Amino acid sequence: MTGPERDKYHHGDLKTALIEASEGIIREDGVEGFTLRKAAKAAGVSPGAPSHHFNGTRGLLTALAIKVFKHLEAELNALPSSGIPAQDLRTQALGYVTFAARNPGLFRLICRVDLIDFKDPDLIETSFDALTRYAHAAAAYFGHDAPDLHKRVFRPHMASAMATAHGLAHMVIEGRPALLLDTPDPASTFIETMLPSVLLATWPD
Amino acid sequence: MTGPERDKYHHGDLKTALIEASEGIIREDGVEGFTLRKAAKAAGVSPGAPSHHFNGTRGLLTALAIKVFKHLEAELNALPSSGIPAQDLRTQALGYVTFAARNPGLFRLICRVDLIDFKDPDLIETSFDALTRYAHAAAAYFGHDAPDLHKRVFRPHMASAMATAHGLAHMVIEGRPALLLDTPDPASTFIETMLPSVLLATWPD
DNA sequence: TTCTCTATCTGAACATTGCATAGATAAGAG
DNA sequence: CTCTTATCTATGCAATGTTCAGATAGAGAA
Repeated sequence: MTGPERDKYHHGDLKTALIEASEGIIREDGVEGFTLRKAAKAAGVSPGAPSHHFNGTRGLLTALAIKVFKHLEAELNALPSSGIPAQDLRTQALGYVTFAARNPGLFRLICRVDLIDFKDPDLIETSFDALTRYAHAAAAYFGHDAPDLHKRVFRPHMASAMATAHGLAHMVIEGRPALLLDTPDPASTFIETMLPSVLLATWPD
Repeated sequence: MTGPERDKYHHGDLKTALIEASEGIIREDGVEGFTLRKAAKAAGVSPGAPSHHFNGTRGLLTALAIKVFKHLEAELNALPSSGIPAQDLRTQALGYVTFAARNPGLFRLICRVDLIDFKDPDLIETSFDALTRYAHAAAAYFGHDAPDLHKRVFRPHMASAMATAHGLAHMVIEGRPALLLDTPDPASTFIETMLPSVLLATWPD
């Protein structure tokens, strides 16, 4: 993260190196601490180099956002399925909020419409993929057909279910728990002790 | 918004002029289009002038955020109360999301923890005040005592109710409806035609 | 009025940022 | 070995937030 680290003139795989460097910076300093020049320096490269691989800062961050959505998808897909719809939906919601709480900078990034290009087909595709499992859990709970986000299938119940988790995630990364809880690590406290009962209240058996 | 507009050397009330100028800029160009220099120029004043009235850009935006929260409070308080808890809660939620959709830039501002100072006591107070009516509606629907946000009274049901609207608001200003709807003005379509059924699904009678 | 004090504002710095461009470098094909 | 092309450097430019010495004028005291 500090010094340059390179022997050859050509980097080899600067593209992914820049994405990883950006991820590290955002993890440490948040989105607001990210600059293109920092990423270039972290990859051991001159300030102008990134332009040859990405369409400006927005292009780099969009590529990173795609990686983050894939990460989110993997985490949600890895969650256990109990067969009990209410519990599965709660599990997905809890996983979603947990992901946001554990990766606040990166979660903020994928919500920053001004920083990434949400017209990018790959980004749209990946963001839909990331929520497929969640959407299916919601459909199962509410007794609907399995939705296909790509075909813009839209159901009120589903929107409600997604919005609740999305709102909770935002509340967490916006620091609302710190305004309501007096514990040392409000976000963790909120997720571990209060969020389950919130979700239980939201989607009871 | 364009040129300087001043005859006297001293402005008279630069502080509020800067806040109003900032509001105008953000309404037009969004938070990402805001710069301190633009605000100064819009108020017809030199780039260094704002520093004499606010603690940097963050101070100015924090002051504006307080104004926005008061605006939100007024709108939510102005909504009719039917006496039917479910309907009142839906009314509040709809009002909340509508405010976000009508003032996307300003709503984004009050969620940008990196831009405003959420340790400012006035901001905290005002943000709590803005949601009092909403919280009471949620309490009535779920059969709880009237909550006092200032005393950090926290109930799972309430958090769920707030999160849903907050999440929907974020989804709207993040442009998710545009990904799901094919109408000319997706945000309006979403709010006017789909949101009511979403809320009906969320909090039925 | 006149003088003084103080709040207010100016104007010119400075460091940092994203970005564009011209040129250097080296990897790979023939 | 030579040429082509992708890759990277170096430099410069405009814009931004912030600071600071100095200019300005309003307000109160004499």
